[in-house]
Amino acid sequence: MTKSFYVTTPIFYVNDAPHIGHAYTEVAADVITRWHRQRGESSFLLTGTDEHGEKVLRTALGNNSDPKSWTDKLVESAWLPLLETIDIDNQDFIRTTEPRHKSAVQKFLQALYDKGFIYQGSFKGNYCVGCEEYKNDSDLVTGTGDFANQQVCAIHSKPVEQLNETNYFFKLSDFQAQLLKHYEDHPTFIQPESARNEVVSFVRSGLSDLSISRSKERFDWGIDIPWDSSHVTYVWFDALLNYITAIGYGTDEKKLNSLWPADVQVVGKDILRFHAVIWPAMLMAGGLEPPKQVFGHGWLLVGGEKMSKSKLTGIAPSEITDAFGSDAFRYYFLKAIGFGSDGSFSWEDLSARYQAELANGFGNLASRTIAMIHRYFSGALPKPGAYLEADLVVQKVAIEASLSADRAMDRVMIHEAIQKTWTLVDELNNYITVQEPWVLAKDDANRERLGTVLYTAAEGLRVLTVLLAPIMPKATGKLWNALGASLGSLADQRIGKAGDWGQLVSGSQVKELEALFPRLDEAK
RNA sequence: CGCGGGGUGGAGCAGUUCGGUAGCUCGCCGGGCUCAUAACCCGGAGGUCGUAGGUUCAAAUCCUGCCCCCGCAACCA
Repeated sequence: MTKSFYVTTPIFYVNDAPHIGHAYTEVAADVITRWHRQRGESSFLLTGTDEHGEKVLRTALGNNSDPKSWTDKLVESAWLPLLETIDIDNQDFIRTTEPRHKSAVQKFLQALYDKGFIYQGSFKGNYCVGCEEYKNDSDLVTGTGDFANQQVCAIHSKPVEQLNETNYFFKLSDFQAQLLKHYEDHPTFIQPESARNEVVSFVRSGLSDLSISRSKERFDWGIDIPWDSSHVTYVWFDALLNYITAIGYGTDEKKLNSLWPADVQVVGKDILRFHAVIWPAMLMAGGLEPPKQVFGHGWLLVGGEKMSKSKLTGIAPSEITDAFGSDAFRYYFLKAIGFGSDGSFSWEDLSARYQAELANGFGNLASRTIAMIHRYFSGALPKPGAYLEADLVVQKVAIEASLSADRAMDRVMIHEAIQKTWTLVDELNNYITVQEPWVLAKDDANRERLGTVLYTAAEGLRVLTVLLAPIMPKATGKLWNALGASLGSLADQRIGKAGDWGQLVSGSQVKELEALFPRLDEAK
């Protein structure tokens, strides 16, 4: 079996409310996956939910529910609908509460335990009774009043207790040298470069072992440690394993080998360390290869700050898709923000780009081209005559756009791929204006030339449709239906061949096309 | 000296590796066109490239100091 191109997203922590940051990650991973499929490769996108841990348990109980019913409800009402909202074409969806995950996690743990990578130790920490959790030093502040000169919990303003708990530890520190060597041998393992630098310097500064279990005396919503049922697995250790438990680790070796190692694991930069340090170390310990690449993308900033629920800057993806549609959502976030960099979101910018780039640029180009084929040729795609210099320029731009977009996607530079593709949108609008088909149409002597111009414009649109299909599946589907259905399905069009000129069949009927991106009269 | 990212025309960004007339998108102003979703095309105005100094024939780009913003520091995409 040949290996598929395997892309993963982080799994959603069920307790969160879906916001555009989650959606951004999903969309990016989805576009990468679809792009590879459009190339003709087999590709596989995994996403899912992370459902264990103390916070989930507490929220469930606080809502007079039990954790299982609670997470079922959240998955059904919030997370699966999110995927619909933004048009994600995932091949699987894993929940960490599923039996296939739990049993595989236990197999993995047992394997590491048997190999001596897990040992029992004691965990010391500052425990806040009010919060029912251990605090980092950074969560503590100097107290006032009765607790002056003591370190207190920033939330409850009460002193924390020094507690010792017996835990199991993963020998993360054993892997420092191996990790550094891996980073060195695989320069693109962590992308972008800035993220890589940060991780490398972090690992150089030294790693400590990782506590991977929690005593059931505190809470029991998690996966049992296989050799000691008085402990449950630390949520991150459990969650990271989803990337292999979903694809057959421990049960279906053949499927595992057909997908692992993952080609791109898309993560937000906030959880990069888990994925670029702990995760590959876990895999090394388990005798598996690390993923080929971990890509840490940036954050969406609202008003210059990281979005957050507490500051009310979290925006529900459906707010955007209700007004602009899923295609616009996908296009906007991937085009406006360099993939890997932080980016500012604003309704003004979104509106402006929708109007200028999608409605006026691409949508209107499709509209004017197809309208003229109808008006001057009754909808039958004309036959091109001899190509002139200007026509050849369009062909050259088309082939260059498709090649450079593909190269950009190889480097996971999604914004660059879209930008390269857009050179063809601009070229075609320019071409039509300069060629003035409406002037040619006034004189029958120019009939052949008119046909050549419109055929060239239609072919350009065909190339755009294929290149933009992974980004905007809905709009390109409509356009393909109007323009290229005689060539078979859009899914069968290959990016590598998109730039080959002259595929549309002269004489085939071009269908009417509704506005792909209707103008919004009331800008939000 | 904890680590990292960033400060470029009104907004958002590229350019900094290997110094050589400051570029892109949007917005604004003027003109052209009328096929099209009042869309499209062309031209123009607008920047002491955070700051102080240094190297150089030449610095946004190299060197040094300083200021400011943001993030990370082991359960926020």
